[in-house]
Amino acid sequence: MLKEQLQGTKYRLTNQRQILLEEIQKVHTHPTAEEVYEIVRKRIPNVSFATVYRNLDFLSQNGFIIKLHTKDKKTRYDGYSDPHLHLCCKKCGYVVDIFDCKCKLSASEDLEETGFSPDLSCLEIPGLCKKCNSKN
Amino acid sequence: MLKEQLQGTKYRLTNQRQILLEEIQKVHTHPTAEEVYEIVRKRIPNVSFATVYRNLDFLSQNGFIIKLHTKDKKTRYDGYSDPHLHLCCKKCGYVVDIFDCKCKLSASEDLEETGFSPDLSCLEIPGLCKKCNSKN
DNA sequence: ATATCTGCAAAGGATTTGCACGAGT
DNA sequence: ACTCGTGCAAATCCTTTGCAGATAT
Repeated sequence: MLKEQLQGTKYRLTNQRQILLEEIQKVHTHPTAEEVYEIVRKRIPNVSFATVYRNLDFLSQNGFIIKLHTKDKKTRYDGYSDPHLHLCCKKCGYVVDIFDCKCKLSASEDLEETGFSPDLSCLEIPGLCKKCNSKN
Repeated sequence: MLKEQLQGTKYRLTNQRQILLEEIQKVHTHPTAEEVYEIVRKRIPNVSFATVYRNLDFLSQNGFIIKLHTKDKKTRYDGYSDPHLHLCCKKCGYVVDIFDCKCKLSASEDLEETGFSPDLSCLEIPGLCKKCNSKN
């Protein structure tokens, strides 16, 4: 899959790139860069953080994975690139995928005036997850 | 206003705290911590970054201001604490306030199952601002 | 062959923290 | 008086970058 996509481009199919994509597509935990690093290290023991970051950027810029900017400072990554929504816990950073949920903005004059074009396909919905909710 | 709110608590009304809130409520630009620092420095020349960060945290935790987690790495702050939505440009980090716009989630089985309670009052809607939009 | 990619280590930027002094209640 | 808050500097955390060698096409 990655191989075909890179055909004819100047980009190369390296072992690191291939394995990183495979692994991030396996998990459904929206891992941070560090977590991805730990996973990939099991297959490529001397992989570097730089390579992980560079390839996470590369893969997200080319639509293979999704970058998530949750409330905790760390960027998280989602290997499932089909458009879907994310519920992001404000307290613990936990992220849940939602596939059959639609979000509608009731357009208003204000919105039109701003000239802003919203992209609801990658919306991150804040809230509290089950665990954090029950702690209050 | 701040004075009354702090009455009876262990927290104190310092000059820095007061001025910081005043200044952030004056501007409508969703400034970063650094921008707040520059603004406040005009009135308190030797104010420190630590104080700015500590008070921004303090004020947001106590509901006086809102913390925004935009796509650029810097946290931004909004002195207008009444609930409203934010349009956040994915390219340049520019933020627009929207007051009369409502966002509705069409609830689904999936959502209920997660036990997640969404908070749409502080939603940050990604998209492209007027400027960045026209550049494409 | 040659441009891209990697690993390493060092740099970078934003934010936090320890500490001694200063200030609000 | 007694905490809480401040300023300073150093530390921390996440991420990016420069460079020389390795690798895919």
